[in-house]
Amino acid sequence: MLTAERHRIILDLLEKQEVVKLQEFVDATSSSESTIRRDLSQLESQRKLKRVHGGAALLQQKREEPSVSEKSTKNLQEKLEIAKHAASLIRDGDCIFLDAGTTTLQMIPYIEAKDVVVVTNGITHLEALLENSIPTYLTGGFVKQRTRALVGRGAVMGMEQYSFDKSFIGVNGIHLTYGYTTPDPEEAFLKRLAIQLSQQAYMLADHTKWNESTFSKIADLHEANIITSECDEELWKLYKEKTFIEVVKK
Amino acid sequence: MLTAERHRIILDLLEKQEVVKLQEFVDATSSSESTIRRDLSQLESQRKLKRVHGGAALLQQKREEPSVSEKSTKNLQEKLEIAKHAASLIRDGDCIFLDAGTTTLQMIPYIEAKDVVVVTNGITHLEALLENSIPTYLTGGFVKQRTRALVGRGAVMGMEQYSFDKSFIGVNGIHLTYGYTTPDPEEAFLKRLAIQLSQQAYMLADHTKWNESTFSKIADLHEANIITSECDEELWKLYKEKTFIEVVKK
DNA sequence: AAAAAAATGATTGTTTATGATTATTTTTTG
DNA sequence: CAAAAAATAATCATAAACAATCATTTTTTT
Repeated sequence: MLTAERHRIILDLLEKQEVVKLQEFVDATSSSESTIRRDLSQLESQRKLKRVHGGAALLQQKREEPSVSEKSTKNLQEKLEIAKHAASLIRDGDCIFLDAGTTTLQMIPYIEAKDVVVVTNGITHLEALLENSIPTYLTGGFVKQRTRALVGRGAVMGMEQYSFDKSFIGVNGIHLTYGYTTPDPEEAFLKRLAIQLSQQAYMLADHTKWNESTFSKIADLHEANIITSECDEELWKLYKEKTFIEVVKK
Repeated sequence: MLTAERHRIILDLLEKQEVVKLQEFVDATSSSESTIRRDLSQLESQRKLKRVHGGAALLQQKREEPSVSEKSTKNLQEKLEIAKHAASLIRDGDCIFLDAGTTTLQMIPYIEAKDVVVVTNGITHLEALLENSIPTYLTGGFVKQRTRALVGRGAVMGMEQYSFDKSFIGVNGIHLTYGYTTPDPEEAFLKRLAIQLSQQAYMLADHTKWNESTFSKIADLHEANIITSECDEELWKLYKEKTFIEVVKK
């Protein structure tokens, strides 16, 4: 059996089980323990998994975007409406920060303002931005394998060179007590920084993010506006005391 | 059997299986191992597949590099050899700067050293780097529309955070009196900075760059080594007094 | 049709991957 | 906390796969 083939089997097993014993890999591939150990070492150094005593575990990457393909058309439509509305807030001559992520990516084709300059940490945004002839600056930093987002010290320093009229930021959770949250602490730090460097920050969230909280706090509710889609009126009453909410009609 | 025919069979097999053993290719095409090996090498340098010990694997990214395929085959081959040689200079654990540009891009599939970290200002390099599981940092900065290179103050600041074991830099002109040159002053400045931040800098140039000079000076000849392909002996005698030249055989 | 160029398959030393073995580290158990 | 058990890392011999070379065949050019 080929090395690449074994690696595939190993990763497939992990996808199903989260944590897998060494012996299971041995059985699944009919190779020796030595070989599997070597495979696990390699895959770990490639950041494909994490070795644990007795086997290997899936990397703790709370998948931010696996849902992209899963999500219903309706949710996609919802995100698109949010993105359109967000884009309409941009004025001629604005200097904008666009956070990495699918919702902010969707904004790009709908930016109609002239002489806009964009700074982003999302490499996936680049093609769309250049296609629309929007002058673009990248923050720099470490490239996250999974999301192609720029993070780390380099990204922080890259951002600190600029200040923004408006920033548009994706969030994974909006919560009365925990504020805005996202799974990755690195990204949370950058999102927070973006808010601080902006005249006005907008948090983009579809209805599934309400009353949710994830690992890393970005900021308190009052520090940014929320752009979201139609949702429960009762819920909003509580939040509206704390921050400003722009609602996109479906 | 025609070469093109074999190549099609090879790629078709890969589409079906993801990972295919050399012997399977041999059986499917009734050719010798040598021939298949040659085919796989070619297809790899065309980024149609990835060679693995024992066979070949499908690339996750099937996108082709149009700018590369335009160039003449001969010059491409020459550049490829230069790139291969450059890649072979990288040692385990090295921290590398890869300049934007097609020649440095070609190096990536041939980097065999382990635990290499790459910093680059070439956005086009990203996919290939991540494909090879190489941890990558981007410098940040302004995105040049045409070349997708990062330039400007942001790129300078992004680079100054790091120091490199080796840097690999493309040049447009090598000249006895004018030194290394390139058309864009912004890029020249970055290339110069890369040399200063590196233990050892290598300038990559095919034979068309000799005795040429373009608008912006990068550095004097002695400040970096040259990696180039076979060329006029007389010419070299002059240059060899000034700097070290590594020659790639055609 | 002859000469030149390219492609092919066999041969060669060299490198790489593998599984068994042994030594070391980590975890569990009494 | 120490001894036993399990898992891991390190080493090594072997077998497989590799790149490089060369003679031969096929194709292209003149």
